[in-house]
Amino acid sequence: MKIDPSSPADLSVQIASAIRDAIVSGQLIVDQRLPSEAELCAQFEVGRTTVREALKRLAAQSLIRTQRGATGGAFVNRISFEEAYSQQITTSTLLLSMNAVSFETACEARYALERACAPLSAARRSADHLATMRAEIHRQGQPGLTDEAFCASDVAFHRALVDGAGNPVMSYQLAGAVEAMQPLMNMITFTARSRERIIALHCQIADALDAQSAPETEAALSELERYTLTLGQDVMAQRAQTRAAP
Amino acid sequence: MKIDPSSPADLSVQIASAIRDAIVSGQLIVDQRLPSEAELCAQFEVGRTTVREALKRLAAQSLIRTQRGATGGAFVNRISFEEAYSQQITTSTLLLSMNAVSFETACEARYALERACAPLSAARRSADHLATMRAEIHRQGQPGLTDEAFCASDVAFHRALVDGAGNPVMSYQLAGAVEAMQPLMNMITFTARSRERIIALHCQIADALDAQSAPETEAALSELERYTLTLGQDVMAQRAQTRAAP
DNA sequence: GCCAATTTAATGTCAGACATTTACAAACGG
DNA sequence: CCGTTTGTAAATGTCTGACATTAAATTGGC
Repeated sequence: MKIDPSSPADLSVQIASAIRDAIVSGQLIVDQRLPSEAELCAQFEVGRTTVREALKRLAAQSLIRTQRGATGGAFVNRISFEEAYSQQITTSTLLLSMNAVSFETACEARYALERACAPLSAARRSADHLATMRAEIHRQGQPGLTDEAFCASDVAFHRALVDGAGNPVMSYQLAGAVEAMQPLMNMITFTARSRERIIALHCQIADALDAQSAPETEAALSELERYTLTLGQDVMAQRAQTRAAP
Repeated sequence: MKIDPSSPADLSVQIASAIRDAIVSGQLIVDQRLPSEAELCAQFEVGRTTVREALKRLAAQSLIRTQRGATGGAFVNRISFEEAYSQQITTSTLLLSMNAVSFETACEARYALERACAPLSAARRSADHLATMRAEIHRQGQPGLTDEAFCASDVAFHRALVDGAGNPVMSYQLAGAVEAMQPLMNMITFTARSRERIIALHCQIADALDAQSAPETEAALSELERYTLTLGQDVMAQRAQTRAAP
């Protein structure tokens, strides 16, 4: 692991890259302890500040964890699905909100991926998953539920659907797609009527999964996609109007 | 934005969280300049080291970028699809390699998601996408191609398929799924015979997309999944044998 | 008015000190 | 002999002050 002090790039970035490469390539394995900060200073011939900033960069990506105390230090972290989830969700959310991704595009991607889970979920969903979905459907029917709470429940419902596929890799991939849509969905004001429609479709999905019918699940998801899309487009149209004639 | 100096969590972590929340919630908008390090020190009542480590954490997640010089500082970064790609790929790759995800699980997730692109890609793929796929197929047929190069070309082929859907959000989501599989695929030794089979299936996929036939594309993908799975399982079986009787 | 030198404001790096945490071992007391 | 306490060492976390480097803005000369 070497760095180039004459490179225009910051030293701490170079050091972080060097260590990251070592981890990704398998030279450093899970739970292995990195050299102490002092040793890294000597190895790279830089000050402690620089080494520390490099380590913080890696810690921010959950590539390492640090422990204080006598036997402490920096250790290669076994990145958990949970950590990967939350990282992906922040990234996806910001990506969508900062890049003027249209509601249509996000919606299409989300439901296309979700439909991919349908056959697996229909085959494998447990009673637990179904129960979660039914519970969320019930919550969505409660009067006085705020739009935000409705959206949150919606996300929980769809995550149960995805988790029903019993494939952690898919759950991880879909977490971003589903949750990143939430801010966009939160812009929608749900009328009693539209909630009713969504709940009915959720019921259809739950029933289809209960009956282990992949085609019916996919059909209901497609219908939900269409409906969500019209809701989103209405909001956008209204916004355009308000902005055009204030 | 406030922090709690009596909290057990590191100050730099708390500060990073506070700023991250401000960005995600939209209090800080894209390209907005954060206060200078000195100002942040005063605001949070901590030393400059602490503030800097917090900023490095955020920079590692591409949430901010920094510029040196007189009008420099830290700016809220518009996270690009490219940055999001590469982050997701490292995370996904490590997630798979560190958590003993089975070849089957990863393969299933990947092809399920890829099939989700099929209908969109069949409808929208451009001539460019088709040309890329044909070119990669041709490359895969070259004699003397290393296994790694074959895998890399395979990834390029599948990315063209995904990009053909014309949905950047899907491309972003799938980048992780497809590329993270590569290290697993690299463990496979491709015989001339298995390459031939894969190339034939790639041709089938390209032809189906050319004909804009979603069902045929999906069928070919499913067939490819089955075949990839058997290849992977053979490797695993051989490894188990070698380990059992050295 | 334009070009070059200077100033200035910011981040990047360094060195040294002290604070805090934690494991481990030694001393102590029953 | 065992358990508790105390001390010690090694590591990370934080602070301070200094200097280096960068790049924009300003100033000065022509």
